[in-house]
Amino acid sequence: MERVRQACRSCSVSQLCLPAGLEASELDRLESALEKKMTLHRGESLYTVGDPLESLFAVRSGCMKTSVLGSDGVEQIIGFALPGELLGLDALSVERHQCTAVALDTTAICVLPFARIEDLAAELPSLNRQLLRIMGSEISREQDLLSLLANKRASERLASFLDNLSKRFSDRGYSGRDFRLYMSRQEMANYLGMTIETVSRTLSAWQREGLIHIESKALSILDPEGLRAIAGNCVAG
Amino acid sequence: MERVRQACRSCSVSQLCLPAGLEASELDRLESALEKKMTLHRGESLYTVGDPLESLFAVRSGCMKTSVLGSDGVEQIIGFALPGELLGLDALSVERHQCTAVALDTTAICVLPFARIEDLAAELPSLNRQLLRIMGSEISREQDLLSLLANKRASERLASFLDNLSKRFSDRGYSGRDFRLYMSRQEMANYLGMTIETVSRTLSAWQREGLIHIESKALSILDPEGLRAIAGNCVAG
DNA sequence: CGTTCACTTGAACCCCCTCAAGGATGGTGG
DNA sequence: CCACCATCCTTGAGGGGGTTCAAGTGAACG
Repeated sequence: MERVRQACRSCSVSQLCLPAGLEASELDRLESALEKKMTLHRGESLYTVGDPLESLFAVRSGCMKTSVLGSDGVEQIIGFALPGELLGLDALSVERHQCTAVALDTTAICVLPFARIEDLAAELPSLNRQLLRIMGSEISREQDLLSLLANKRASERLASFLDNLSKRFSDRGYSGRDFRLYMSRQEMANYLGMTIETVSRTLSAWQREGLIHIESKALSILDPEGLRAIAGNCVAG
Repeated sequence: MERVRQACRSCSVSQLCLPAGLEASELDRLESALEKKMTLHRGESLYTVGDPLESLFAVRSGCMKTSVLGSDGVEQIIGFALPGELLGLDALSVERHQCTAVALDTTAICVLPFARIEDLAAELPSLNRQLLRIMGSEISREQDLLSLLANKRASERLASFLDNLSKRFSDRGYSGRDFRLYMSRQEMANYLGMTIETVSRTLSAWQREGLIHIESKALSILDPEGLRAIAGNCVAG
């Protein structure tokens, strides 16, 4: 961990993150509240179910997964966070984290001490508004995912997922056609409510049909329109 | 619609709602921001996808359902709101409602003009904190529901749902053993990602086994422990 | 070069959906 | 008050999408 200065204004995803919509003077103050950054390696966890809420976190680079533990101890993956996305919002309800966040790759994280964010948000309406906006979009995102899980077939879910990842990568300046899937087949399957075998079979079929090319975790989308057609024009996931 | 005074402090569910944790003087100010209340009848909608965000809403009595529309136009029910619960939070992201809220019964609603809530929250830290807390628990709630949909069998989902309703009714001072299901079988099925036939068959089976008694929408839980055992001790839903 | 772990592929089964018909309920108008 | 109709719910039979079980392949790493 190290202190950072000018962290946000030099960050390529700041417009997707908490600073979006803040003016320069406001940004100064946000940056001074932002205490430190940290780096996680694959498999390391940022927080775990039950940890007290101390900070919110922003992904700066890399990829995280968040998951809840069912009563039976079965993991359910809730989301994959790419750069610019905020983590830890579920802890605002009971001041304890309700899920676990684990790095899928070497991942840089900005630590936002909640007490300072809260104080600052009381002074800066646009920051508070942005915090509410991010929480609102997290609620929307989960609603779309619910819709996906409840009434789509396995292939539609998987196609929606890949299409959604594609869109998010291109929003971040990466290629939306060729990208790396940070997660394992098992993690995709878990997230989408299916088994690893079904994921594998479906991907293999699409590869035979020329929709995609996939080798290990490297994905190329050869026919984005075809994929979207399978997804039923549903970009959730 | 009519102006209300002392709305919150005379409300039996205020401790489950936005006023929770506020002091008397703060409550005064919240009540003055709270403009009016309104009554909806079965089938009437409070807001629809795409409506601009003007207000948040609190359920005072009755029951509402919220749903999103998939790209294919299929409705997906996201939740059922009982008294004390806030509606409209998903609109904070893009200032437009992302879902539709419809009354399942005659329902009294408190209207909270968002601009005034936002201004007031900037002055009252505890109100802002409570707003964040409610949004956080909405995120948690949806996460639990995701876990339910992704890796539970139909009967586990239905049992979790009834158990969850039971808990919420008893939190509100009603019986957790005998209560009215405001929603139709179709709406339960949609919410839980199953078909109406499966819901009906499962309820019939439980009735034969003596777990429940159900007649139309009137439910009696005869064996709460048995139901929880089927749910796998999972109270989400 | 052997071990491990992730992934792929095949075969059989089953839970739940689909399709279909019948029964109950509640509101409406004569 | 009853007939009528629309809607909701129940029950049955059959089929299919996806899971489960099982074996094999491939790549990474010591």
